[in-house]
Amino acid sequence: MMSHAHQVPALDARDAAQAAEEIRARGMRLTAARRHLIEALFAAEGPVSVEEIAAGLDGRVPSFDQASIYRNLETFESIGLVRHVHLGHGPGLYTLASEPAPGYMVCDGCGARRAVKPEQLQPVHEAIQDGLDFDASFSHFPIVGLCSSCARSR
Amino acid sequence: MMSHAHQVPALDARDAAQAAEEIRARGMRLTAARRHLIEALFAAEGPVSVEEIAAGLDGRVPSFDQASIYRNLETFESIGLVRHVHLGHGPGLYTLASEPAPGYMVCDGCGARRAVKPEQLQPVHEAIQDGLDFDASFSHFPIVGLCSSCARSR
DNA sequence: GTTCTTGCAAAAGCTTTGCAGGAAG
DNA sequence: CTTCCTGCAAAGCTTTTGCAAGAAC
Repeated sequence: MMSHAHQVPALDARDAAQAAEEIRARGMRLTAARRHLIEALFAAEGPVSVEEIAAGLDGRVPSFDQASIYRNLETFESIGLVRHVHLGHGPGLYTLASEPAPGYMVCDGCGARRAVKPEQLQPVHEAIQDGLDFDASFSHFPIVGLCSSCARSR
Repeated sequence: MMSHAHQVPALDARDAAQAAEEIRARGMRLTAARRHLIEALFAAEGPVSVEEIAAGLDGRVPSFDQASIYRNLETFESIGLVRHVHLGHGPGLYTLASEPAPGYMVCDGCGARRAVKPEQLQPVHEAIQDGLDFDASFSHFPIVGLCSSCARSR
C-alpha cells in the first residue's frame, strides 16, 4: 500500500554508505539489490518512478525485479530513508527523504516540476491556515496549476 | 485518457433535463444509459467514482457496463458537462461541471473532503502567485494536508 | 543453519480499447 | 437505414501478493 499516514522521521542520509549503514543498523540485510537501489536514488536528480529505476539498474543487477524494487522502496520508506510523491497522473515517484521535506509544484500545461524550499511556502501555509483552518502539505501531493509561461500563453 | 489539458467551459447545467438538452443539441444520442448517468450525477452529493455510479445504477439500467460509464463520462467532460478530480489515492471522481469550479481539500488523516468556494481560496492563490510566480488550481488536484482536528491530535 | 530477500508468476485495482450487435434518429 | 452507442471481452498500466529457491549473517 502506498499511503503515508504514519510518517517516520527522515533519515536524511548523506550518501549511499550512510544509507547502507542505517539499513544494517536496523538488522536488515544489505543485499546487492538494495545497494544498487540506493545508488540509483542518490544518482537521481529528483523523484523517479520504479520503471525509471529499473531501467537505470538494467544490467547492473542481474534481473532486479520490479516487485522487489517496490518492496524495498516500501521498506526504505518505513525507516525514513525514502519518500514517495504523486506528481499528477502517472506512477508514483520515489526520492530520498530529507528534512525538512521540499514542497512540489507541477505545471499542468508543460509538465514542469519544481521543488520548493519550505520557507518559500510559509506564506502559502499561513494563508491556508488562516483562511481555511487547514494544515496543508505539498510534499506528498503537489501544488498543481500553470507555470508563469504557460499561464501567459492562455 | 484522463488529463484535462484542454479545458472546455463548464455547461453548468441546472438539472437533468437541461443536461439532456445539451446532449441532444450537440447531435449526440440520448440513450437510457446516458439519462441514468446524468441522473446519478445530479443525485450525487459530490464527486463520485465510476464504481459508485455503477452501484447506484445497479438494476435501474439493465447491465450498464463500467466501460460505457467511462466512455460517457469522458464524452460529457469533452462538452463541459462533467469534470473529474483526483482526491488522493484511489480512483478518479466525477462531478457535474460548475462555473466557477470549487477547489478541494482532503485531509490525509481522516480522509475528509471539503469543497471550497473560489473566493475563499483567493488569498491562497495570491500567496502562491506572489511568492512562487505560479497560477495554482485546486479544482482538479486538491490541497492535501491535515484538517484542524487531525492536526490537533498529533 | 536460520531468517530475511529475491525472482517469478499471478492477481488486483483502475482505465482503455476492439469489435460486433443493437438502438437512436 | 445510417451512424452512434452499448455490452462484452480483453488488454494495459501500476502496484501488490504468494511462494519456493537463494542469499545474508
